[in-house]
Amino acid sequence: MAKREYELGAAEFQILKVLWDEGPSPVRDVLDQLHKRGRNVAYTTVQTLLTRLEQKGFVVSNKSELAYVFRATLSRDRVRKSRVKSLLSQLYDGAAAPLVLQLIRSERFSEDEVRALQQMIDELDAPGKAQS
Amino acid sequence: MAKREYELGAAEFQILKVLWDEGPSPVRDVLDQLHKRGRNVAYTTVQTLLTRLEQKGFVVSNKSELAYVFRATLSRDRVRKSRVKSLLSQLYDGAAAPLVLQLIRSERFSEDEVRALQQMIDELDAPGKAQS
DNA sequence: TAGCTCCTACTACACTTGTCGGAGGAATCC
DNA sequence: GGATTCCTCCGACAAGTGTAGTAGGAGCTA
Repeated sequence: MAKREYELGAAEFQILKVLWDEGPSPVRDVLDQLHKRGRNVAYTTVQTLLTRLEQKGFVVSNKSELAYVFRATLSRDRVRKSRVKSLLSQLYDGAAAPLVLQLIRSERFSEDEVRALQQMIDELDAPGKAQS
Repeated sequence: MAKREYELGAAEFQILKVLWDEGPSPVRDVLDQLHKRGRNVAYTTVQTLLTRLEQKGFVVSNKSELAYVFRATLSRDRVRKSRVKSLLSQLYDGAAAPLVLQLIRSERFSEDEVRALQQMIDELDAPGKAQS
């Protein structure tokens, strides 16, 4: 298998999410957050995961007073885009429309969301500025 | 880590895709398809993968004349839904709207697609008696 | 019948991922 | 100053995943 762009396991990914939510944190804080989120792992497990993420370049660490503080180098947005792209290419032949349709069909939207969607789509419809 | 719903590796997944595209096939045909798709693996590799998929219940096999013929038990659609659900919960707090917005913002749509989207969203807007 | 070719059944092996434990240093508590 | 508490560094290990080789049977082929 060729390397995929972001090769993250589920546990590694969850660590990243903590860093996104909480900002740069030392092992201890990440651990506490994971516990709060119902994932009961050992301190050293988190440490190992963070180390691996660092080796892969997905986080960097900085020695502060007491302990190393880890920071995510990938933004959540970047990962979102990458994941969506990969989902599209793997399961939708790269075409976004079927996915959008599926989402609209199977998910519920609030009125505000519907309005926002309408507006965006109307703008798609009228590209330049004056609708042709 | 708790088991995810569909625990498929990338290579296993590609096998499934061949079965979806080509219908039930013996090892040999799957292999040929993979080669056509640029994945040069050995016959026995495909065989192993199919066997594992069968153990996991994602394909079933039937002895035919010459060789076992493997058929996917999961539909592409089912996997799509599951994958989308997991993407939403992992990266979008389970909310579909932000993903839809992102897709609309970053992908290109044909006029027909835009019209279809408009229509679907307009229907959402007027939930007269349809759906719900 | 000896040789190909194709199929199945096993076995193997390296690498990744999730999980920790222990050793040993620094700071803190009494 | 000895015990306790953290932290870091290493090593380990089981399961899962990707990849493939080998053995042995069945059928065609010259």
